[in-house]
Amino acid sequence: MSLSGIFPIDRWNFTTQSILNILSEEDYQILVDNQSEQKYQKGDVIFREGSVPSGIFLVRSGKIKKYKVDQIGKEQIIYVANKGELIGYHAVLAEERYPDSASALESSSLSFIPKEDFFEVIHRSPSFTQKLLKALSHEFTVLANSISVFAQRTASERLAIALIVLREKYKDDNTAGHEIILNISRTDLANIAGIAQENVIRLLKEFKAEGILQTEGRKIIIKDIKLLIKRANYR
Amino acid sequence: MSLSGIFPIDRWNFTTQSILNILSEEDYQILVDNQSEQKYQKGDVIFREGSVPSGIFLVRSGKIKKYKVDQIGKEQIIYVANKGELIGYHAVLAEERYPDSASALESSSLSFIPKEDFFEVIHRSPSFTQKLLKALSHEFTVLANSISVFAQRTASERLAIALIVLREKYKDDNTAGHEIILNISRTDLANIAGIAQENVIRLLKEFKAEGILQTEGRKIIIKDIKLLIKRANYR
DNA sequence: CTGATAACACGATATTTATCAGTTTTTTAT
DNA sequence: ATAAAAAACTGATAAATATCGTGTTATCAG
Repeated sequence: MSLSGIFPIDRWNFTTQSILNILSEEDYQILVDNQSEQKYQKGDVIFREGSVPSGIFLVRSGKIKKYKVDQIGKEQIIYVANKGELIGYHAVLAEERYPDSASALESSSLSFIPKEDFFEVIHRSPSFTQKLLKALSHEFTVLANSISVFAQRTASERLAIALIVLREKYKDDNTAGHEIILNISRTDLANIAGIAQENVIRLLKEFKAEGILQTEGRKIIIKDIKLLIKRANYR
Repeated sequence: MSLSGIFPIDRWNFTTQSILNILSEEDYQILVDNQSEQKYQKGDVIFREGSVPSGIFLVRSGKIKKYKVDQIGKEQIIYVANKGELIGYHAVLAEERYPDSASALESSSLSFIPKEDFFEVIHRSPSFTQKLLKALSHEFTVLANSISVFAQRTASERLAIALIVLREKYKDDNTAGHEIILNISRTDLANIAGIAQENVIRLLKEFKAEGILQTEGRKIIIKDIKLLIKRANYR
């Protein structure tokens, strides 16, 4: 089920396109082929806020969280990158240090692309640059959406929205069966929705009672997406 | 006083560059010269969320707020654009409808740039495109900062941060005297910080008692930026 | 398989923040 | 200059959410 069929599309833009979709054959070879792949275990850090980027990363498999940690050690997850997405390229393009950290949400595999290779494609291929500009602009509107969500929505709405977005990201992971299963810790969920972990548990219980989802240990199975959407909209 | 001298720079990136700084002589002429200027009174709407963009706007003078309105009419200000900044170009580049609305925060003057002219410069000038890519990437990190602020900071921290950012934006407005005066309504402040308007008033009173600022009617005069910064950092 | 460790869960309480229902002051328009 | 409207301000109350303490269950390494 496509979300855009249910929602006014501009209000509910929370997903970005895979970078692989905007690469030409030739650019693909330079950027993606011949790049070594590296495995990361759950929790392994890919880069740390404040360090100087030497290249960008392509997510081959798994899921990567981008997050910031505040003074008292609280973590805020800004984005969850999925298979096919690039991470760390904003900092490279802006010629700045990493504004956030990245680590593996689950076992993942990444390709490292040296920034020289990235810039080579940008300089050589105006069409790639323009597609990148478009993708970046879209990502921008996605992020702007998130701000109004965090600033104005209640805890339960934020959690509901987080679950809706994650559902899209976990869609392709479940080879067996037709149900979408989110395999994510309560703590990570709390850090995505920006609420206390205990509150996540209480709200999940509510959602469960309403028939929206089921839980099996840490696994969350979304049973009724329409109800979940109603919960996200609710006021 | 530069903020980056006080803060770890990556944590406190809340301002973006004027687009005029990244334009070559030639590009400037196409984009900016010969464009008609239009006046907007305080509150006048420049474009509305969901409508189709036919071009972009350059802020010649004044201040423009970009905002989203939710189901119950609550407004969230996402960004305040100052003299020299472009607005509406993300939507044009992404080939999407406007994800937010824009209206004048005070009497302002804007130039309209048809999207054809904008695209012409992009196609003609790879250097402009690359500068745009860089600017956009930077804006992205700015926005990512905002998310962690909204998700994790208390009301008083958010207000303090809003005041720090606004102070930078109102810096050049006060021709007379050396103090920086914010001429902004409590309601707009509330909609920037994402808190209730009554709370803004109460918190301003606190800040006043601490010697951080003074008020004169609607005007807010920042007296002690270091204390204000401490308030933003405080925990 | 099993002990250790981390994650999950839950209730009570404290804290923060929003809402409501006003009054006073400031700003705006005539 | 003055009336009308809008914005600023105040206190009381209600609602939402975080924190704390503690028990339980799941997960993982050896």
